[in-house]
Amino acid sequence: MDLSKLKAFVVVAEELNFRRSAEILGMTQPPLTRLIAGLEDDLGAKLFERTTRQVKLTGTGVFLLKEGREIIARAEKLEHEVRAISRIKGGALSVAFSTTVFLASLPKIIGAFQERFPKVTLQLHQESRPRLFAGLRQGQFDVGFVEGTVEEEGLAADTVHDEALGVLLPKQHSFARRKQVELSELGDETIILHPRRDNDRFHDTVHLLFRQSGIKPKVYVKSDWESCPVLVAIGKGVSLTILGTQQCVFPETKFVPIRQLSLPVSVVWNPENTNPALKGMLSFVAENAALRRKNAVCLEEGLKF
Amino acid sequence: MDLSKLKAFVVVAEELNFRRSAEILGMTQPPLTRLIAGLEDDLGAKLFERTTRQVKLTGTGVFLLKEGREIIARAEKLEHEVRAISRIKGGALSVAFSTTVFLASLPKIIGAFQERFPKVTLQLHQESRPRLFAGLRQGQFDVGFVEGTVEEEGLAADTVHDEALGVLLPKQHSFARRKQVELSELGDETIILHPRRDNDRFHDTVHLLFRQSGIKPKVYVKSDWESCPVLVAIGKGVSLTILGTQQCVFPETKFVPIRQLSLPVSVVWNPENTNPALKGMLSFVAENAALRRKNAVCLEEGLKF
DNA sequence: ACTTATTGATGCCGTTTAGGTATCAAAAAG
DNA sequence: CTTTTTGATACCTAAACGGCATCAATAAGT
Repeated sequence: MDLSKLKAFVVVAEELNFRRSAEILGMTQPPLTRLIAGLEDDLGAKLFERTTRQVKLTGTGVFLLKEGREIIARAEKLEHEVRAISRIKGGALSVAFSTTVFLASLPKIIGAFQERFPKVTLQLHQESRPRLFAGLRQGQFDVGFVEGTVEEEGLAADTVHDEALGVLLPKQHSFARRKQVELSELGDETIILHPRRDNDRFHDTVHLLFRQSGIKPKVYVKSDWESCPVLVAIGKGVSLTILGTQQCVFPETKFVPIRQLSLPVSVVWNPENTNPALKGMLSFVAENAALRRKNAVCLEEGLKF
Repeated sequence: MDLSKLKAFVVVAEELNFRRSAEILGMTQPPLTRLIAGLEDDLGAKLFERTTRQVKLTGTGVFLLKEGREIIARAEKLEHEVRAISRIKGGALSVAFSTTVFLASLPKIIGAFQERFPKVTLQLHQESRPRLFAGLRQGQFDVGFVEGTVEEEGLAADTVHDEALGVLLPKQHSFARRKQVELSELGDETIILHPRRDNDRFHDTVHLLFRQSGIKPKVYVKSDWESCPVLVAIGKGVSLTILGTQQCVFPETKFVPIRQLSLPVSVVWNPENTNPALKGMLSFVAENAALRRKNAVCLEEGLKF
């Protein structure tokens, strides 16, 4: 089906007069008559009941009018949006990350986005979960990335991808050559954990995991985020973490994913925000999300957090 | 913009290879290259970043891919539905009415529908409100019409039009020549009312109206629906009713609307019902609803019932 | 009852557009 | 350095689309 034909149909359906419709469409009556006849042929449906003196819609026509209007409106909206997005030269996008996502997924998301939208200036903010949501509501941020799923009043959200959850090990460790380990195998290990911050979803999740699996790891060495890999590197224990940038920093450490455990990462945005760069980011994220759905059973399935 | 071009774009965006895409589209590579170039020209946006050896999407392209897929899917769905609707020859639609709507609005709705969909066989059912909803849920009815607004779990609803609420008067009555009356003017009249049935929204509304306006009409002569106009005709009093078929039955009576009072009529249907005739009815009703929004402040605004 | 005006349908023609063939230039692979 | 693969270009043909003239049917005016 052809949108231009559909548009012509809508005009005729509204005017119920071929001559006037043709004038509105900037053409003459005969080709319009043939155009409508062609549309009816294509669809295999009579759209108008016409005598030489009056035109009226058939039931099928009534339906096509209603739906056709919507499709045309949507296509035109799309066209405008595409123009708007392409016109972005020095557009700006204010992006907020929760700490966990900031450390783990930032290069994946931002690097690929920059490649696609090289002219968009990105402002990156590392924020706690509640301040991130507040910033989105107030328009301070255009888009946010947080771990877990999001259901916040007034904000829209989607899952971007699932980050693999695993252990950071010293390279000499017996697990370091394995492709993956079971959570239950960590019972004998010394786990290095960072202190809990406000609204720290990752921290809560780790504790929940241990409680649910019945594992009581030997020692908790409280540390901060940045020094965890250092302590692992010097053999003080292993650290529960997310596959991310950390693993590359210390070549003395190795990341091994835990079987069937992953942490979803979500995009969050304010649906009232009209920044065209935001639309670009959202479609970009949607495209990638479709590609990544292949591995790892989502943590969400077993644990609602 | 042209849907066929958009379809071609989507294929290229998915394949990222002009030759293969052309094959999928059943054409050769050169026209496809020109077609995409033309689309980029139309939209004033670069959609692909291409070297002679590799094609990749630009940010704008990513956006257009996501949105374009949806529009194409919708257009194709529309095409199928139109074919389905037009294919209805001996299709059937089971329609249920509440008593009030049955008496007042049936010819308006059904008559016009029959004109549009002459080949659809209609089965009409007069049902109480709860049995009507139950029937819709069970698939016994395809569509229902009731007075008031509807918010029922599992059912979809829309307002069709607003029925004028008014008084049925003997022709000799002093109000009979007026264009409209105020509700407050009815304080001195003898009101003829029918007995209340189960879930009788109309009946409840009338009582609510009197209570809210502080009017206490002289006498309630209990009667049944059918004999109300008879009693009016012989001068026993006036009857509160809806502009409908009744007024035509007895030439001795006259209907006069009450200012700013009307009763909305809603369509209700089961969103899971796939009967193509239902889609026809819904678009038909939507078309008419758009036309009728002009008169009468809706009763709903003052009275939620 | 007859004429007139208006409406949608049809036949014919020219222009525009879309697709096909042949070929080119650039870049990766051997 | 040759071969292969890729998207771009030039040129041609055919179908589509729109315009003009005209017809047939019907409602309105006389």
